[in-house]
Amino acid sequence: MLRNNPQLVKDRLAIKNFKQTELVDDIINLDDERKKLQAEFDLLQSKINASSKEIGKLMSTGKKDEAEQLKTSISEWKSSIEPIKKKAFDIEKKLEETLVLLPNLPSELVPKGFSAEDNLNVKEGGQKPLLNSSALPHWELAKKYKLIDFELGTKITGSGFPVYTGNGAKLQRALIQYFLDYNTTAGYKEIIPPFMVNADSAFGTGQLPDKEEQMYYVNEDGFYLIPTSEVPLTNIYRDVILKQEELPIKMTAYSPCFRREAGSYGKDVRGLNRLHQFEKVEIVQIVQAEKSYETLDEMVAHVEQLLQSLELPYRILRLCGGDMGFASALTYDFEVFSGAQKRWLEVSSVSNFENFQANRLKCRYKDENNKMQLVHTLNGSSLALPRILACLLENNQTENNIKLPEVLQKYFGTNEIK
RNA sequence: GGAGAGAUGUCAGAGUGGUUUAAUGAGGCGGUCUUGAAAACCGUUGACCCAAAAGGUCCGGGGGUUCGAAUCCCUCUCUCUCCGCCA
Repeated sequence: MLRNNPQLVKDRLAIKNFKQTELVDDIINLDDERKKLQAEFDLLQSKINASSKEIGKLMSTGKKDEAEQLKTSISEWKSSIEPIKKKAFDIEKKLEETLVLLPNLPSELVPKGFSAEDNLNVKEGGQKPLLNSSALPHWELAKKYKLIDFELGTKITGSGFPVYTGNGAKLQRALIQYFLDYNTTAGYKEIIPPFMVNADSAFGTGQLPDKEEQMYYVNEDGFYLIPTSEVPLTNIYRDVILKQEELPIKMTAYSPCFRREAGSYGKDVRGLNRLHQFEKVEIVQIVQAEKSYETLDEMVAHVEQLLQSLELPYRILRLCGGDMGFASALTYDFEVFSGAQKRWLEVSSVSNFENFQANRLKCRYKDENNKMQLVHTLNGSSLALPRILACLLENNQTENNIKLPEVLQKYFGTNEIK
């Protein structure tokens, strides 16, 4: 793709507002050079290999003199192969370093744009609540009903690490369990992955090198705290060759997620709006290349129905080039309406990465013709908890209690928080 | 954390400097035989670079010694056994 149609690649990158399009040319030049060197290297190496074998034969038949002669010509070849090898190695390294700087190309469906304002509103659903002017934002409600203690979290760790207490903790647990049950019913296999990953895994899903400063890093052991369970889940299939009949692979996991969120401030970080540690249930699919967009639609519908069951007002956005992630080809964001704050809050992001992650992960399958193909990977939140919790509290508040949606009764025990 | 052993193809497992071009077995695939199956027999059986052929690379990762390394040396990682510590 890069080689056949560099202009197309540049045009697509432009939709993501990627500035360094000269990298595309750099890569092609580097690759040309690499090929040339490789050919030179192979030729010389083949001579050396053949001669070395010859020496073995000569030695065993006692022709020492001839062997010695061959040795000297080999050492000549070797001294000329050495710089080629070194140069080829350097170029390969440079090529790799440059290649990983390129983000994934956006799909044709991706709208142009620079920021959240340019996202395409695909669908809205649910009823916005009619709250009176005395309605409280969720951080006040959390205090009133003793559900979350933000100050205590600040004392124990720092801001952005809330402490859920009593019914707050219980509601978290109920939501997690409901989400997991909902996902496993749809055929997703439940996983509990490690909450820290090594650099190879962070690289495999594209967090490195792009999002390095967003992750917490454990220096001593070289581990990253996961920003989402997408990372360990997808990396289960790093360096794996699958059989076609094993696809699709569907996984779901609950995990806490850790994000440094450097540079956030103001109303964005108030209450549960933006945290350093939060709970999330994730879904991941690994599918055949041809089926990934079909799968994306299926996953969007899956999340949509989950939101409907929670009786929350929501909207689905197709992200514009400027707002998309580094690794994604097409992303749908789900937002729910926070009644008291009167703003939309993102609660899920469902993406098709096509083969971008698969290429880094080296996750492939053999198709019906026994040819190697890269898989396509997809993931989505189903769902992130804090903002769901915020909306449930705000939208369902009354004078003296908070009503809970029907579906949670089984998990929470009652249908209201007092 | 201490001591020891180990890492080879899909799996098991040989190989300690030169026809190893990785033996052998199992599994998989194809075939013969069979009404069908099993058994038996025959064949086949990885990845990467390269448009392809030729060729090259790959025996946990990286480096070194050598004309030649799965094999020798250094280093890192991981696994197993025993001991210690610990939820």
